[in-house]
Amino acid sequence: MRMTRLLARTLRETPKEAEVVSHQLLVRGGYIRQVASGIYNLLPLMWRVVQKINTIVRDELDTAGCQELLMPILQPADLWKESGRWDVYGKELVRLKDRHDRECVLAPTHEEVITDIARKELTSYRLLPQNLYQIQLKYRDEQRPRFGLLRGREFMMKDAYSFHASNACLDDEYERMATAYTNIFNRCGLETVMVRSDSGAIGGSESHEFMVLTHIAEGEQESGENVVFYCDSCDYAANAERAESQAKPATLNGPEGTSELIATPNATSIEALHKDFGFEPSLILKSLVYVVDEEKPVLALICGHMDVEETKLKNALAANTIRMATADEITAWTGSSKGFIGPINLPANITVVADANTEALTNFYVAENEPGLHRIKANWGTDVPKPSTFLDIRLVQVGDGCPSCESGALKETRGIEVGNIFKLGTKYSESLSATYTAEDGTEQPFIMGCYGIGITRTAAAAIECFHDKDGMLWPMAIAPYHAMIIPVNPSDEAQMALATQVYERLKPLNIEAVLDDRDERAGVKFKDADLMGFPIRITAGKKAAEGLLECKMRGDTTAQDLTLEQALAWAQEQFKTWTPRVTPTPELVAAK
RNA sequence: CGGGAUGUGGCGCAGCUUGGUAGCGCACCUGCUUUGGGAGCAGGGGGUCGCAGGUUCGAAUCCUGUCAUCCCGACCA
Repeated sequence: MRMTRLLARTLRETPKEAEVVSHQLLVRGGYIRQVASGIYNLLPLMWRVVQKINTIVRDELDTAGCQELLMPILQPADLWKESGRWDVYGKELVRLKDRHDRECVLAPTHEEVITDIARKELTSYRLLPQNLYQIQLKYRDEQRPRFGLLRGREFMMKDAYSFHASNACLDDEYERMATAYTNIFNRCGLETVMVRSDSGAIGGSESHEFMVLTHIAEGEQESGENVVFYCDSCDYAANAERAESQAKPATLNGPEGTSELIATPNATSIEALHKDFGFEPSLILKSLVYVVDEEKPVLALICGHMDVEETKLKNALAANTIRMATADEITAWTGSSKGFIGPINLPANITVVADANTEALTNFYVAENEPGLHRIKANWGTDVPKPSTFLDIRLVQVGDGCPSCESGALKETRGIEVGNIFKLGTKYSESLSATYTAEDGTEQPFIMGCYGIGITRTAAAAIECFHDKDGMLWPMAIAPYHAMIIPVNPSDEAQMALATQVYERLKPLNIEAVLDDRDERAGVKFKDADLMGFPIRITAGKKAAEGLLECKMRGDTTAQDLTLEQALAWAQEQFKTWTPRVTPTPELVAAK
């Protein structure tokens, strides 16, 4: 490709709406343009990146025994009503009507349609297992699209679905897909970690996310949306929404004595109780009021020095939605006021959920459920009704003990979720009555798994990992082109001839190059080359007359002078072995 | 959905307080000079100032409404 023909206009200034590095560089480098909030044109360079990722995905999945197909984006509402998700999916689901007033959706995911395929086609156990995938656009009407390609309303996704006759078979497939995913991301030049995750609204028993860990330079926008906790000595890693841990040792047993009430006016926070009255935070039983599914009040109890992880609480309650109650709701339900609510003399309609760590508390502090009053030296059973169950609802903290090994401590990092795998079980096969005839002649629901990869997000994540102040540094495998050939002065015959020669000779070597044949000054070409971020740069300049080319990799500070033949050999070697180096290797990856 | 901000040639911005013929830098086109890290000079094209009402002799500017975009939060297979 010649630069004069390439549709990729670079911008010197960053459009003001772009906040994260990947978004800024993709726009500046002429890879994408915004059409509407969360919706982008993928210009030729970006499309090449997407196709390269897709090729790797296809190769690995086909090797793993999956089959590619294509399902419709526009789907009838009937299927979604049948699965029940028409009612529970919410506003994120794009709904529309056709000319006959029939309700339709733009698919955010394809469980309904794939399950419909399975129930019609996979009639016998002899046809199982099956793993089907597609790569196409998904639509999710995000309340707040942001971060460019990292969270759009329309995005490219690979989604795969597997069907099995037994859980053991699903378990095997799950492992096979985990391996395939690791291979895919590695081939894309990305280090990922597989973390345990919350299954969320999709349901199912087990799920993992593949996270690209982001380490952000000073002053840059934090782009990893997920907080990941990982063990510093074993391979445990989990999304904060679901991470478990052994809490750091803390004082849980107060001095013995007789329980009594003391006045704590205006002390509505743990900090205030600690500062003004000397209460040890870990000895305070913190009470938080939540509203579950917009109707039911729930009191969550946790040690004062810990925080509630709301996703864990939501799952513990089998709730669809959960939020903190407002001050007015708290007053109406408890008769107390915010800051003084407690598990004492509570109305019977309020469910109490206590964190597991609170069970060991003795002689603790607790609000009396009366404004301005706290009880000290309280104990379960005698002063405070003991909850029937204690559950893990706390957000783990850095430094907590690893739940998986004896010696490790948890650390925290940010990650971009580029893939996930779920064991769905029979959730969809049951709601959609999708069964096959088993060996014994009975009808059985399919046991299912589903597996996603955000293609466009993966591309953006690569930039978040690999960039410097001048632009992108694409990993070789997903770079839109492998090389930029720069004749410094295109009107100099020797330079142009040599540059064209390299360009032509690279083609049969499968090294894809762009020849910057523009009549621009050298500075402009170098700046654009750095911005666009192709790995190999070969310059035909002053020494072209002697037959020498200046060769360097993106990110290198110095170039080496090579003859045409040497340059071709050098390029082939780099093509095989080079990887971008910019951000410090994440600790976790280094530890593994 | 709550809070905050911004809409002026392709991109970045000024002008608005105090209404009076729409400006700057970059990009684009032409010519000349230049040619190793975003050149210089000269000339040129392109904007009904997000949209709709209103006030006014006159609105980018004041008022009302509306739409869009972005940020923080909530939300999120």
